[in-house]
Amino acid sequence: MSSTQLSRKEQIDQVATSLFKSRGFAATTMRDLALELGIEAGSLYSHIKSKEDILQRVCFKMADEFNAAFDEVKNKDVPAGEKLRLAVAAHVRVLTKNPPAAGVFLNEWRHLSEPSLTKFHDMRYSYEESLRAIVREGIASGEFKVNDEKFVVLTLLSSLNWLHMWYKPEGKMSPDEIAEFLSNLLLNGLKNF
Amino acid sequence: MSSTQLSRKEQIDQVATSLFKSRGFAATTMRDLALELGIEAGSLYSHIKSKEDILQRVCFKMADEFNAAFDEVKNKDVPAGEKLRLAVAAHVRVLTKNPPAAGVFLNEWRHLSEPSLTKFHDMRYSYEESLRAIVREGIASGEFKVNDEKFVVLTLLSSLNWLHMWYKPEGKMSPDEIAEFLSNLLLNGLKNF
DNA sequence: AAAATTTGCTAACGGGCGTTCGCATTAGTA
DNA sequence: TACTAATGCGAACGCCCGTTAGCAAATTTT
Repeated sequence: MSSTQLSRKEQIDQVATSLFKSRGFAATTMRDLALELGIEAGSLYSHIKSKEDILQRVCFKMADEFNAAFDEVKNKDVPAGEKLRLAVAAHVRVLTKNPPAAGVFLNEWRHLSEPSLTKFHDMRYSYEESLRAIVREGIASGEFKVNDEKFVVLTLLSSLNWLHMWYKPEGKMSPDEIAEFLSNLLLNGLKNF
Repeated sequence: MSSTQLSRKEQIDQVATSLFKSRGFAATTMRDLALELGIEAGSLYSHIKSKEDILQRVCFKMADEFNAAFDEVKNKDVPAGEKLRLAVAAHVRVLTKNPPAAGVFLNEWRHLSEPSLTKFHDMRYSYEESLRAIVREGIASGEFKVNDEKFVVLTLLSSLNWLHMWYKPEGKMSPDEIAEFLSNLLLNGLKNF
């Protein structure tokens, strides 16, 4: 039994999220969604404004969670390597807390229409820029031996953002253990792990 | 001017690939595709069997290229670290040779229907398994300090497979330089890069 | 008990979809 | 020149899509 019961609207968002993730936004029909909820397609519109309305809510809610988690790390006064560890852990925690929503956030955002799409792009850019700032810090202090922070952040996010594809809550590694593994791999590499 | 001219069918595949990548398979209509080619939608069917027909051709052609590139590396008698470098380079070369096709291969394959879908899954699994074998080798010889080859390969492929999202042929890094950068990052890490 | 809100149904709308069909036109080949 | 293949048109098909409208229960609030 769930501790807090969801409103019908929240139920719709949740079921839609899971369908959007597994079939994709464009390939999910309102009739599919209604069927999953045991109601008729028309009935959905007592609760939501449109199909894209759902997508917007999911995408921006996830964006908020990523930002909130990162804000707690941002201004800590620790070496870059340690800060990167904390950022990775925060990111992984958000990703694993709700894998379907993470999947939609990462793969279906392009079906947003303007002006949501531009807003989404901007939020994403500023998140990535914050990560680049950490890497730049580490390069400046000599802690990181690399010289291209853009490439590093791209690679970092790439490995993190595939997580939702295979992560299972019942698996043997906890989100924090996963974060530690990924941080070690990125910072020390296979040979010095 | 292109050295070899494409048949109409190959033209269709190429334009479709680029649309599938940028808008997604489901969100690309046959009328969009026809418009891009300057013909009517119905005319497409003088050359192709169906919409999914195109997707199948693109996906399996890419799969073949990945396998062919990897086969040249597979049985080389070199240390695991070196073999992994070669495998990464081969993978990156295929990814960057045709980024739109790579994008379709990586993100749109789920729109394949049976039995193609199962066949695709199987090919992908065996490719990943070959990579895991290399990592296992490195662990056994003590060259790699890590202990979970599944996780390593997942992370490796994750970072490689995001490449097509931002790689531009006219960018300042060549495919081989990119491969070298990624190999160094994976093998030595940020701190020992 | 009355009023208001939430939830849902059925039926239908306008439109877009992948695809087919019959027929023309062009280009290559013998 | 005649045959054949490649290429394309335009109209139409049956179907499915997101969404709307009007109405009826049920549930919650006052």
